[in-house]
Formats: sequence, structure tokens, C-alpha cells
Amino acid sequence: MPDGVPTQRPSALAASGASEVFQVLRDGQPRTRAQLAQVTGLARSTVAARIDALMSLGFVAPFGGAASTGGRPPSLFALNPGARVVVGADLGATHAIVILADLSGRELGRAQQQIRIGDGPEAVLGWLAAAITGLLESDGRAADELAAVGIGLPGPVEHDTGRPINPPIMPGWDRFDVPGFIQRDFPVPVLVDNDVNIMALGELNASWPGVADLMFIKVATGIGAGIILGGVLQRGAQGTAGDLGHVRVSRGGETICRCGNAGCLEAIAGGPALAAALSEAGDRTLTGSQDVVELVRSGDVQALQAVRQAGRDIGDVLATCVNLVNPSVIVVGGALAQAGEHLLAGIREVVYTRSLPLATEHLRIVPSVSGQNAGVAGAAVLAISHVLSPEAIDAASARLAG
Amino acid sequence: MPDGVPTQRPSALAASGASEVFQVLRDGQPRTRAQLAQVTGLARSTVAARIDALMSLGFVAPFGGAASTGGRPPSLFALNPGARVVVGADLGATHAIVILADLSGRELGRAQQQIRIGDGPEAVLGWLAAAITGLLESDGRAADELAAVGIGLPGPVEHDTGRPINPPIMPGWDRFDVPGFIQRDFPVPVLVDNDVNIMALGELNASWPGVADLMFIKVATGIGAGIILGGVLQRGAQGTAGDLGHVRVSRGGETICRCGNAGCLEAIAGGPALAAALSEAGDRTLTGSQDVVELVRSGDVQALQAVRQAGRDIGDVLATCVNLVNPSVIVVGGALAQAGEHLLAGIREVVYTRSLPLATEHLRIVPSVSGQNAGVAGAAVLAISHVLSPEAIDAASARLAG
DNA sequence: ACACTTTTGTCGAGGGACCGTCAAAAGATG
DNA sequence: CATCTTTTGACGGTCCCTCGACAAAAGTGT
Repeated sequence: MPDGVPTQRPSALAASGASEVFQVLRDGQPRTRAQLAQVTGLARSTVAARIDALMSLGFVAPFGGAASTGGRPPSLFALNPGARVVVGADLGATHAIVILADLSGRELGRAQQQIRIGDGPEAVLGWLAAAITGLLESDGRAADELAAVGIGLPGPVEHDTGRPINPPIMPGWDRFDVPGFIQRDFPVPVLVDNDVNIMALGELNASWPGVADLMFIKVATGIGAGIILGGVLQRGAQGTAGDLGHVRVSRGGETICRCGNAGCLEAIAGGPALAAALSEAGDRTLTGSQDVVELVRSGDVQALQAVRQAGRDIGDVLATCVNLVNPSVIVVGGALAQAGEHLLAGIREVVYTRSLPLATEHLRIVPSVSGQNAGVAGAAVLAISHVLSPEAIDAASARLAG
Repeated sequence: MPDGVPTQRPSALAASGASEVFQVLRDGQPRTRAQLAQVTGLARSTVAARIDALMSLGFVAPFGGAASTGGRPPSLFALNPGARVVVGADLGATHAIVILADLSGRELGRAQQQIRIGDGPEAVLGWLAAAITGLLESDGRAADELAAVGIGLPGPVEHDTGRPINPPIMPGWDRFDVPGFIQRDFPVPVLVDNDVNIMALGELNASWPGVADLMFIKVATGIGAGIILGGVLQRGAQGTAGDLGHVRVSRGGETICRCGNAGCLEAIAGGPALAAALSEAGDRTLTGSQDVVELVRSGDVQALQAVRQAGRDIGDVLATCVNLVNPSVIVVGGALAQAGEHLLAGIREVVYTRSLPLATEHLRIVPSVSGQNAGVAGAAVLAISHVLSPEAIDAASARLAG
């Protein structure tokens, strides 16, 4: 092989550093050039050049001026949220929510629809693609302003490829190329993840900035956890991390679960399980989490106790999880968590008595504040963090230069 | 690139370049300049310059020549393990093992001693410092050849500062500045971590290269787990991640644990618990894991069954952990694991029936092959990976140039 | 209005990282 | 022994990043 082949340069990005300045600005707070120079340790002139590049990329915009401290007043710069838009989609078993968001995560538009995930990927993703087109149009955005799409799916997902893996409640989706389908209409990065994972991401972003170790527990038809450790979403070897619904609990006895095993957590603490138990005991017909929540809100003591007991059962499992991964925050969400503080009370009751004092000392167990929105918001965050990642910014500024 | 890489690394350092070549060589395999150029995508001349720098740093050395393919035979280069040495120390409740190792992890010398960790940090670390001096001398190494020290301690450790945090069995060690003490004698980086964590590291390094998600379970007096996810050791918010000994298990009943709670896993499946149960049932006096192991080896059926049941109890907890973090390998070690395959059989029995099929499909549950050595080996690996990290190599080559 | 402060934009210089070339070296081949 | 092949080491050159300096700009205070 000849030595001097003027072919391609595989790793030309090297220490471009162009993103160094930008990463400081990512929090949305406006800063002066001088501040940025101090934080990054770069010379002022270098920072100025970087700012120029980022401004012509559109990712950064001037933000008025600050008060003078005796001399010429500095000008402020901040992330320009409107430069691009992203889409976040939360696809559930029976519902779909899609939002259009700017780069700060602010919602610009929303579409939702009752769907059946079992109708298969073409039908559901076809609707999604149409919804995205509609949202872009409503907001007056050109197609090339879309920077990325984040999607949450109710099942295990191989995040690297964006394909669902053996999803139990998504017939027809197994190993379907979700990004490929969406990219036929929108040639942008498509990030796919488990729905609980994106909820964890959404909640972390919305309410717990700076927290590195967070668990999000979704309690609805199924029971699952999204785990963020060291600031990184943990998906496990097959992408099934966090699947707590089919952990065996002692109180489960011989109750048969839809998975075929006996004594699963889901079979005694999931929404349908509670509904069935309450129906039997009270001579009424409840079918899902929503019915249970309404009953609790109506003040039904039996329902209240059932939810609290479900909390204890979940807490039983969570106590083990707390000892295992030692998070600093546990956020409880999902349909059943809408039933006031009862579920949370049950969880707290058990976790705080069962887990090690050292592990619970600084542990906070809190309800989800985003509620229904955690999913879509998290999907948008997933997309945004991809678009605004150092690698992506460096690549963009390299394209600008070249 | 259709689909992108997520924001995996919390604080990704830009590709500095100087270490790029070296990281390829880290596996110890000899390579030619041409191979390195191809792998890294750099020009041959650039690679040659890098190799020169690394050679004058001592980290890389020539490795003879390879067979010619018709022209001038290429010369090979490889990691030079003898350039520096590191120390790995495994401090237990009653024993201490220290090894001197080269940069490939090969053991160059060893010292061990019966200690009582409760004698306090000055006594124990004083012995350690003396042992290090002795090992360096025996191997004819100058003090400045020592590059780093890795230490494993039997309790929670705040890894960033190297201080034990509220360690239950280490009176006098709470928040003691372990690195500071060692650095009085040896001015090198001192990395401190939980003993189970370093065992996980040691086992990963020795037997599972390339595996990203591994759990190491230590079963001895206590029961703990070292968790590696995405290739990164997970220490949790307070550094207590992996503390499985005091998880409550259904079969635990009201057995009181040394921690004060009832029904802890450790209280029915730990070494002392088994010893006590077997003593009572068989009219003999066993005190710890070692006695139990000997009894099993002697063919005692009762002991064998007890160990197998302990495996089941541990498997009960591990089933939850498998669902939660979805590892691809579980390594079982610790004193009780020396009792043949019985413990493992019990664990497998339960985990494979209780966990989700998808999570166990590719899950391997195996015995530790390093055994007693996992700890010290892991401590050495911890030290080595610090010394050979891209940041450290870049810093060293910058010092060389400047 | 004038001096003083602080920020800004521009510009040239320094330096490092990489690259491609070329001749010499070291064997293989016949 | 001559030729061919492949690797090696040295060299010159380019590109780009980054820095420091300097002068202009924009306010503040007297």
C-alpha cells in the first residue's frame, strides 16, 4: 500500500474543541464572553471566534446586554432554543402523544390519539409521521428545521439500533426498524428507547438537574423502572433493564400473572390486578388503573387501602433495588401514581424500614411532577441531547468550516 | 450515520490524540506501525512519532520483529509492562493481601498478613506502607517506579475522596483519609474502593474482557455485589451500591441479623449463619464460612444442602437484580463459593426460573476463577487503569514535551 | 466635556499536529 | 549477487488552533 494516498481522513475531528464553549451554554443561562473565557480557560479572542461560529450555526444567539460595571457593558449570549426543533413521541399500549419542542425542551405543539400498538408498526408509525408533518406545519417550521426525533415504546428496545426486542405487548414490532421507517419521511437521527427510560430522562431533566443517580418507577398496567446511574441511562445487556413487573414477591402467593409465572409483582400490584381485586370484593366492574384511581379519589376506603398495599408490595422490591444501586432519588409515576399520596406512602413505609440506613439517609422518594408529560418530555430530551452533544456540535461546526 | 450515539459519557474528553495510539496497545498485543496506522486512521509518520514519544516515556517497547512478507520485516511494538509497577491491596476484616504488579497486571511479589481491620487505619495502613516498601525492595524497584496504589476495603467507600463512609465493621475508619496516609510515604495516586467492587473489576479483567455488564457476588461473612454497567463500575450516590446482605428475604422469617433488622439475607445465607445452623443441627462447633466449606468438602450432606439452600436464597434476591439491571454475566465468589458448585447450583436454580426469559437468555452465571486473588488483582487493575488512562498518558507525554 | 473602565473586534505570530515525500535500510527472491 | 518488496526514519510543509496585543467602542463618574 503506497504511503501517501490522498484519500479520506477518518478521524479529522480531533480536538476541535468547538463544543467546549457551547456545553457551558447548554443550561440556557446567558453569559458574557468574559465569563465563558474564565469558565473554559480559553483566551477571550478564542471564545469570541467560537461564539461567532456558534451564532452562524444558529445554536447561540445574543441575549441583550448586561448592566455595566463601570465600563462598556458586556453583551450576553445564550442558547438559541428556536434554532431547531425536535419531536418527542410517547407511544403507549392504547395512546400516543407527540410534541414538537424547541431546543430548550419547551413544547411548541402537541398531537395525541387513541391508538392500538398492536395494529403494528406501519400503522402506528404512519400516524406518527403524519402527526409530525402536521405539527411542523402548524408551527410554521420547514422540514429542515427538524433536528431529531425521540420515541418511547412500551417494551424492551435495543437502543443502538432502535429496534424493539421481543416486546410482549407489541405484536408485529419485533426487531422492526423504527428509525428506518421514520427516516423515510424525515432524514434526521431517530432515537428510540423504552417508555420508562424516557420518563426517567424527562423527570430528571424537569425536576432534578444535577442529580446523577435516579430511578423512575412507573406503576400502571405494568411496573417498570428507568435507571439513571452516574448521569447515564442504564439499559442493560439486552435492553431489558428495569423490568420489575415480573419480580416474584412473597405476598404474591400463587396468583398467576399474564406472563405465565406465579407471584409476580405486577399480578398483585399492577392496575388490572387491583381493579380485579376491588371488583371482586365490592361487586362492581373495574378494568384498569384509571378506574382504581377514580375510586380512590371518590374516597373509597377499600380502594385506598388496596393502593397503599400495592405501594408496600412495590416498596418490597424497591428496597432491594435501593440497596443494589443506591440512588439518591426515586420518582414514582404512572397511572396508579395519580391516586394521591397513598401509593407513595406505602412505598416509603417499606423502603425506609427495609433498606440500609446509609442508603436511605439521603434518599428522596417523590411523586412524578411531570405526570403524563414525563414520557413525551423525556423523548424530546433524548432527541435534544443528541442534537446538542459535543460530537454533534463539533461535526456541525466542521461542516460549516469546510 | 443513520442513528447516533447517545450521550453516553458524562464528561467526554475530546480526542486528545496523543493517547490514541497507546490505547490500542493497551491489550498487550504487539503490533507494527502499519497496523497501528490502519487502526487509528493516522498517517504512518504520525504513528511513528507517537511511538517514539511513548518509547521514551517507557510505556511502549520494541517487541522483536515479525516475519517478512516479502520485503523488509516490520518491527513490533507492545505495551512495556515493566516500565512502572503498581500495588494492589485487598484489606479484609481479618486478612490483608498486597501484591506488586507490573502494568500488565502480572504479579511480581506478594505479602500477606493476618490483621484486624478494627485496629484502626493507622495500624493497618502502617503495615501496608511497610509491606509496599518491602515489596519494592524485594523486586529491586526504586521508589519512583511505583506509579499508583489501589486499595480495597471491606465497607462503603466514597471513591472520589478515598474515604470510608460509616463502615459497619471498620471502627475508627470513618472518613479517614486513606490516600493521604499512604501518600505520606508514596507520593502517587491512591485509588480506594469497596472490596467487592475491586473483585468485580479483577474478575472482569481476568476472565471477561469485552463484557460491559457484569455483576460480581461475594458470599462470605457478608453478601455483596460489585456492579459494572456499560463498562463502568457503579458505586451509587453514597458509594453503598451492591450491599445485598441486608435485603429482606421471605424465608428469613424473624431471624435477627447483626444489623439489627430481621430477615436479612445475610442472616440466613451468610457464612456465620450457615455455620450456626449446622452447629446446632449436627452438634459440632463451626464458626465461619471456612468451616462450612470444609464440611461440604468432606461430603457432609447436611452442609451440602445448607449451602445449596443458601444459593437459592441468594438467587431469590439476584432474580430481582437481574431483572433490574440485566447483566450478561454474574460471577459468584467469596469464601462460601469455594464449596464446589453447590452454591452456584442453588443460585442458578432460582434465577433461571424467576427472572424474565429475555433477561436470562444470554445470562451466564459462573464461579469466580480468580478466587482469593480477585481482590488484589482488581485493586491492581484499578491502579493500572488509572496510570494508563488516556488522560494520564496525555499528561505524561505533555510533560515530556514541555 | 473629559478621564477612566471595561468590553469588543481584528490581526499577526507562535506552535503543534498531521500529512506526504523521499531516500536509505533490511530482507526475500531468483 | 542483483533486483524487488516492504518498512523505516528524516524532512519540509500546511493547516488550524490559540494566544496576546492593540485600537476602537460604549458607558460611567466627575
